Amino acid sequence: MSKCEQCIVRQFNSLKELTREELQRVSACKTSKFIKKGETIFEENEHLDGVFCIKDGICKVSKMSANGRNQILNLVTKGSLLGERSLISDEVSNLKAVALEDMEVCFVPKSEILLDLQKNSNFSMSVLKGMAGNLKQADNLIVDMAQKTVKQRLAEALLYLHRNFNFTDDEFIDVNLSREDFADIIGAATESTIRLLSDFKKKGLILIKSKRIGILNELELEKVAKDF
Amino acid sequence: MSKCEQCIVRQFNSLKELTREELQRVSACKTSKFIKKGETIFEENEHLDGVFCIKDGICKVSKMSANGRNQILNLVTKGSLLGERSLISDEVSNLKAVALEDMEVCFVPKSEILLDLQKNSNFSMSVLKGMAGNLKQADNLIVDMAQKTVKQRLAEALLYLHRNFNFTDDEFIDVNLSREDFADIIGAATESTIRLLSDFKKKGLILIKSKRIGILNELELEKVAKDF
DNA sequence: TCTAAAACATGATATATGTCATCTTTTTTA
DNA sequence: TAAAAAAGATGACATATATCATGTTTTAGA
Repeated sequence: MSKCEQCIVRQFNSLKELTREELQRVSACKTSKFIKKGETIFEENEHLDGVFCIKDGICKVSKMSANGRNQILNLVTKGSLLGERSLISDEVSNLKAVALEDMEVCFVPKSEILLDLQKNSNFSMSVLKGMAGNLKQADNLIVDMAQKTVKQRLAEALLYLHRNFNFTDDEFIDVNLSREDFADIIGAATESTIRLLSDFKKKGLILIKSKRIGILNELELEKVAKDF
Repeated sequence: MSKCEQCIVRQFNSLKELTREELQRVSACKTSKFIKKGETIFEENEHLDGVFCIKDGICKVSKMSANGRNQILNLVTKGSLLGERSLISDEVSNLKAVALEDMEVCFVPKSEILLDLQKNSNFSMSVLKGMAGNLKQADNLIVDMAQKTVKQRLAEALLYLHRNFNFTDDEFIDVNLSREDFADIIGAATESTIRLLSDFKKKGLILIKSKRIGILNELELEKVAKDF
C-alpha cells in the first residue's frame, strides 16, 4: 500500500501539519479502498470509526429531510477530509456521502487522529480552521436557502460549479450531476429545476449537451443570482 | 471588576477547560460591558480582536442577504461565546449581533485565547467540539430552509423557542421578538409570518397576547412542522 | 396623558414553485 | 443490438407565499 509521506493529497488538508513520525503512524494504520460511481462511502447515522481522506474522485454529501427528500450540502473532492465532525463530536454521522465518479479514499482510524489532535497543536489548529471555514460557508448557505428564489439558487449553484469544477478548458462543468442532483443541491422540485435550466439555455446563459452543462454568460448569471 | 474564577457563566462554555493560571490571565486582561436592548454588539465585517462571553441577556445573530433582507441565524444567550469563528479564521466577522434585552458581556482579547488554544489541548478540543456542534446545527438548518414550507419553518421555530427559552412556568416564550424578527428567523415576509401566526392561534396551537407568544399544543405543532 | 411613530393585522392580487400526468430521449442491461 | 429502465422534458393546474395597500393596535416620547 502506498505511503502517506509520498502522497501529494495530504498537502491539501490538515494532515499536512503532522510531523514525520505522526505521518508514519498514520500511514501504518490507514487502509485504502476503491469506491465505484454511485456507491455509498458512509450512511447517515452510521458509526464512523475514523476519517476518510479523498485521494481521487468526487462525492456528494447529503442529508435526508423529514419529508423524504434529499438535500445535497456539499460536493467533496480530491484532497479533502470527510467525517471529521462526527469524529470530534463522538457521534454517528449526520450526513451521507455517495461517489459521483469512481473514487479512491484512505481511511484513518479515529484513535490515531484523536491522539494527533491532542499532541500536535498545529494539527488541531488546522482542523479548527477548516471547521471554522465550513461553518462560515454553512451560514452563507442558510441565508441563500432562506432568502433566495429557486432561480437565484440555481444560478448560484451553476456559478459555484463553474468556478470550482471546471477542470478542462471547455465551458462544461466536470461533475456528473443528474437533474435530480441539481434539484437536491438547490432544494427544489426536479421539474422546476429542469424548467429553469431550459430557461437559462433559451436565454443563452448556459449550454446543455444532454447531461453536460456549460456556463456561457457568467456575468449575466451573476445578475440572475443577485436579482437585478 | 469581577473575576472569571468566580463567574458561574464560564462553566457553560469552553473556558471551563482553562487551568487556574490561564483563567487568571484571562481575568486580568478581559473587559466587561453593558449593552442596552437594541444595541449592536458587533457588526458584519467588523474586525473583532477577541471573543465575547455572554454573562447575562440574549442577542440575535444575523447576516444580511444580497437582497437587503436580514436573516437571523441564531439566538445566543447567557453562557455562550461569540466571535470564536472569526478569531480562528483570522477574518472580519461574517455575522452581526444585536441585543434583544439588556446584556452584560465580557470581552477577552484574541492574543490570550490564541495562546490558550495553542497550549491547552483540553481547551482547543472543547472549542473544536463546540464548533462541530454548531456545524451540525447549521447543516440541519440548511435542510430545513431548503425543503420545508414557511409554515413548517414557523412551527419549528416556535417549538425551538418553547424548548429553549421558556424560563418561567407559564406557556409564554421569554424572548422579546417582534413579528419581523420571527420573519427573519424563518426567512419569510413579515406579513406571511403574521398571517401564519394568526392561523396557528385560530387553530388553538398558540396563544398571542400582543407581543407575547405561548405554545398551547406542542404535539399538534410538531405535526405541522413534520407535515402530517 | 396625549400624540406620533412603530408594530401589528388583514384584504386583494400577482407570481413562483410544486404536483401530477404524459411524452421523449438517453442510458443500461440482457 | 434490441428492449427495458431511467432520466429528461413539457403541459396543465393547484397553491403557497410575496407584494402592495390600508386600517388598527401598541408602544414610546413629549
